Amino acid sequence: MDTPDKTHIAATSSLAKFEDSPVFNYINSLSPIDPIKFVQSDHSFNSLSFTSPSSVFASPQIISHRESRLKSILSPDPLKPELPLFANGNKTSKADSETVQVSDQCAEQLGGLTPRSSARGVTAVLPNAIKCDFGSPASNWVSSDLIETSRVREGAGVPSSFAQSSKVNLRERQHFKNEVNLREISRIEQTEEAAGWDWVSLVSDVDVLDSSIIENTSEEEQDQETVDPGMITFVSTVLQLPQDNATDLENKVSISPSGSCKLSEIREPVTQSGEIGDLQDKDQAHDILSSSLQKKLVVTESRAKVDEKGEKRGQSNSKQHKIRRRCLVFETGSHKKYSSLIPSQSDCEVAHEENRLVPSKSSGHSLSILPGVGLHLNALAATSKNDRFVKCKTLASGRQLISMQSSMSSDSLTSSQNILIGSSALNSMEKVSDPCDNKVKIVENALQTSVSVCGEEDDQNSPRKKRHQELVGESQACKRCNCKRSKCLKLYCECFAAGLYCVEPCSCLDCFNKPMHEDTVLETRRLIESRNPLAFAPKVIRSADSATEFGVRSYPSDYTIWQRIILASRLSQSILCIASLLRYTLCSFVQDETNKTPASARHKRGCNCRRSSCLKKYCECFQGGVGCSVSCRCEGCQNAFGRKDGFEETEYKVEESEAYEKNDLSDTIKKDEDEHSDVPLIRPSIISRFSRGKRLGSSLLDVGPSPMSCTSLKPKTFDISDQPNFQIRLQVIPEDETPQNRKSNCLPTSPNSKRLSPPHHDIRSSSSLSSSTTSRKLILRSIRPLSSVTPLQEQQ
DNA sequence: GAGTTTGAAACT
DNA sequence: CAGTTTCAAACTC
Repeated sequence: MDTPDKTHIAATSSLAKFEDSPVFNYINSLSPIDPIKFVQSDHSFNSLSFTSPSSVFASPQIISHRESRLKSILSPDPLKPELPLFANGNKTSKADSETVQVSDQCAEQLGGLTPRSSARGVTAVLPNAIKCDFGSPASNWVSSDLIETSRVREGAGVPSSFAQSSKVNLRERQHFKNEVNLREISRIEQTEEAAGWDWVSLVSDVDVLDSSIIENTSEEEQDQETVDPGMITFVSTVLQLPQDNATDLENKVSISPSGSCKLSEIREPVTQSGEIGDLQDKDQAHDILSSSLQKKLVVTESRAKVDEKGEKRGQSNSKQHKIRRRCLVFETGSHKKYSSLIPSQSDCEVAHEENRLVPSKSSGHSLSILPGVGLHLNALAATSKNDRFVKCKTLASGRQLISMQSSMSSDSLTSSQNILIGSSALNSMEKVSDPCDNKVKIVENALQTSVSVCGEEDDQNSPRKKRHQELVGESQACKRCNCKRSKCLKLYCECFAAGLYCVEPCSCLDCFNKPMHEDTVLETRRLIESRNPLAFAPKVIRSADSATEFGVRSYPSDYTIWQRIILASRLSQSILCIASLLRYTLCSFVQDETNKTPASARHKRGCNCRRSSCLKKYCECFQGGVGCSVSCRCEGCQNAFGRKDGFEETEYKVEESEAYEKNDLSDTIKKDEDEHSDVPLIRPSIISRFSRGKRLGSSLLDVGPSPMSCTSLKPKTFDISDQPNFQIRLQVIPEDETPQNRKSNCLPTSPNSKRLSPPHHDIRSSSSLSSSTTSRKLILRSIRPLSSVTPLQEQQ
């Protein structure tokens, strides 16, 4: 095989002869074309000739890369770069020729190596030669091609005039550069021997040169050599890493546990350049991340990791890795079909291990990332037969689920709603574990199931505790339904309402609430949400949760109602939320005014109990372990967790009640209240002003036998709100009110309209009513004005 | 386990 | 929006 040099020399020698001829000189003097042009052609030719030896072994990728580089470096106008290049080439012709010779030697030495290695060898030599010559990236590449040109010219003995003029200085510089070249070459050879052609040192040199082009080229080649091709493709294409961000790439590689020594060594130049602190990370990455799967995932996370670089030095490395690993697992799972709804098993396992109750911390990490609790938290139930496992997954990955759910939903409203739900739900979950709050248990929707199973600090006497124990005994069964006709696609179904797929323990018939009917489930859910955006929201929310849900912080207790409304309106983010927001604001105000106890959880909508006295699980408030609130329309509320009016139980005037007679708890309350039968009854009737939409706009007074008073045990109250200082309230207590009498006395009511507005009376009529109603006892009591009520009255 | 009660959800 | 019906859980026996 003819060496390119021979061919090249032969060709160039003929050209040199032609150049020597007088005809050529004459033409040269006449032609507007500068002789450089000849050099240019020569250059091109020689460039090809020069690269041919390496190209024998080099991969096409490298060749094309180099050529493209050369083209990009050279100006589009072939003439412009030629002058400096030509000049430089002449100045350094001798050095270059020597460099090329060495380079050729290297190539020859590499001939026994794999083609790739030889290719690298050529690539490696170039920067060094360049470094000695010009130290600029552009000149690097050009010079390597000009080397051959210079050598040809020398051999031809026809130096250009320009080169002749600087021949003396050139020789001095050449001498120096030759030495440097030799040193560099010897370094390369030493490096080859020491590291088995570890190109790290070369990269280091390049870094010192601050030669971006060479840097990129070298790194790419190194990455291709040391990292598996899929990985580098992954990095470059998927991540679309900026090419100029060489540090990022190197960090990625070094963090990766691909683990080869070369990867670590690759990092060294960068470390030497000033990033010393990451060596520990590298080591730990090797320790923690071992599988190939993790390796690639780590690459995907590397960008975020690099971003964290500034912070991570001050943090616990192990913690970081743990978090990353979890996130990575999320990513892996997200590619599965149900991954959008179902958390990956490993993720759940992690969460399960770390915190069974979705602990604040684990949730805290993800909370910022994936807020939300959404559809079918137990979606994994379809794939897992372990109920217990499902439960914990449900809690652990609710945010992930919701996030995916949101992305799935084209309805932005639904998405945002999910997020809201999730945030509040998470808050609830976190608060369940609050040891300080052992009375109020937020057991709601998915949380309800999970909490009841995974551990609930409930009163030992409470029915819920019994239920909890039962559930635990039943291998911690999940929420189960028994739907017969709803196909588990309505809110009747507890599973569906809780965002859970029905699972094995369910006894439902014709159940569609299964992953196989995912589309149906989603569509149904969307329809329901279209009717009621909060349909899947937690039914029980705490005050803080409410604030979170509505995007409002808890109001300072001394805020007036208007201050709260203004604040809420400022903070509201969507019109949709305004209604709920306003309601929350009002309720929060009322609750603050009427129930100074710590704002415990409240039912979202309130209950509507009539016969259970809110003492049985028919009552959603009671079931949720929360007291009734002003939102409730219940009658005869005796909720052990807190009555609607927020009164102390000891102040409550107990009337005979069928419900009480049937309930032990009621008996207890009755007994307790009988002792206080003489206590005058006071009701902060401000409740009535805000408790219900209707009432809000109705009379300020609740006078006389309202439907409520007729059918419930609650004494009706009416306030003389327009009286100065709002200090006197009247309460009508039916003396002879038995359930029968109550019914006979009450105004017509409908089952759902227990809040039918009573006859509107003004203050005067109220007094007349009081006086005329002989069977009733008016109890007047002077009460201490509520501090923030007065401003309210004034404002209104 | 069957029947009843209850109240939320859905429907009109 | 009110009234009614449907539904399934809770409850009782």
